[in-house]
Amino acid sequence: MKIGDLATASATPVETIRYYEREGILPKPGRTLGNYRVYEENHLERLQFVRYCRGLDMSLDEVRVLLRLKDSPDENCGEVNLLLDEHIGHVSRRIRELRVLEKQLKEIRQTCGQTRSAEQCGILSELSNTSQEVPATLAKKKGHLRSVHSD
Amino acid sequence: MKIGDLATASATPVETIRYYEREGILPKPGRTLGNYRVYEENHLERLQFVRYCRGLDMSLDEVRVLLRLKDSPDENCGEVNLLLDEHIGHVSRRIRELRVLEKQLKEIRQTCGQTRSAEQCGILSELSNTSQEVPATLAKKKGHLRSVHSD
DNA sequence: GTTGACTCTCTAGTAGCTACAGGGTTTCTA
DNA sequence: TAGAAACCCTGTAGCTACTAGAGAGTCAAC
Repeated sequence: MKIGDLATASATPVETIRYYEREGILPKPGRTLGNYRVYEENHLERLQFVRYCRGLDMSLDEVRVLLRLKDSPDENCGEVNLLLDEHIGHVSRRIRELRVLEKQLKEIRQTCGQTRSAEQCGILSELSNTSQEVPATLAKKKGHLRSVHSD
Repeated sequence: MKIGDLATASATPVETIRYYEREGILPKPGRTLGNYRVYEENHLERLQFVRYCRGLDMSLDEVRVLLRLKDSPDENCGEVNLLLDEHIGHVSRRIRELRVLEKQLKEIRQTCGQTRSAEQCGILSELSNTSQEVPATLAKKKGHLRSVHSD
């Protein structure tokens, strides 16, 4: 299987596959005489695992841990449970943060229901209100989950 | 006011202030003879506006638009409304995505309630199940809102 | 034999900072 | 007044997880 075939089979861009190889997420495959990468079935399985985890918004570091655990069948899966619980915690916390954010934004939006000059715009003066605290989301350290905007 | 004072007053790291200047978010301030930046009150106000918007998870591009609108008092604030509505849309969509994600993760977590060998771990085999679709979040294009993980 | 699709490596760009390195300036204290 | 500490300067590289391109080589079909 060449890289293009693997890309199609896993719905992953070719560049991403090469990137995963550089990052040690995928093992280095064999090569043809012409220096093309040659993949086996197990590469596909591993890649699909990675893509599925990424689809669950896990970081590559988290995926690395899971791969390591998968590769060492003697270990117990307590660590897997732990990692998953933590990840669920991240997601739940982010949802709570975003709910607060949504509420704040809607309140701000309320302050201007019509089209006026920017000078009188309630929204801008609301946003300019320096007595306000910086919203909570900024106070947090950055994390690894994907951001809100999606287009 | 020197950069350190501005940093304290706005709870913003010094490097971030210089970064905003490079990005054209903050206007270039005056300089002392020793080449230190000198800020006035209006710099502080502008910076607080920026930080507040960033705290609302707006992108710097969105902030740039708002600043432009603030700077042109002749324009009406229809654009402000529009921008805010779109941003609220981003946030609401991300919340919906994350709720789906949370549900999926909890289902996966359910498949392993106890500590077993990794070979038998229901979670790993669940994640490895290649018949599964890549979760929806991966199908989306990336956006600008902060990711889920936060420590 | 040549066209086109595919692949290769290497590099740079994305967002929004953050963290140095290697200097200069100012301020405080002895 | 000397020296140290605290501040400031520019410039560059790093972070995540890719993505996009340049410039070149390989392979299959016609």
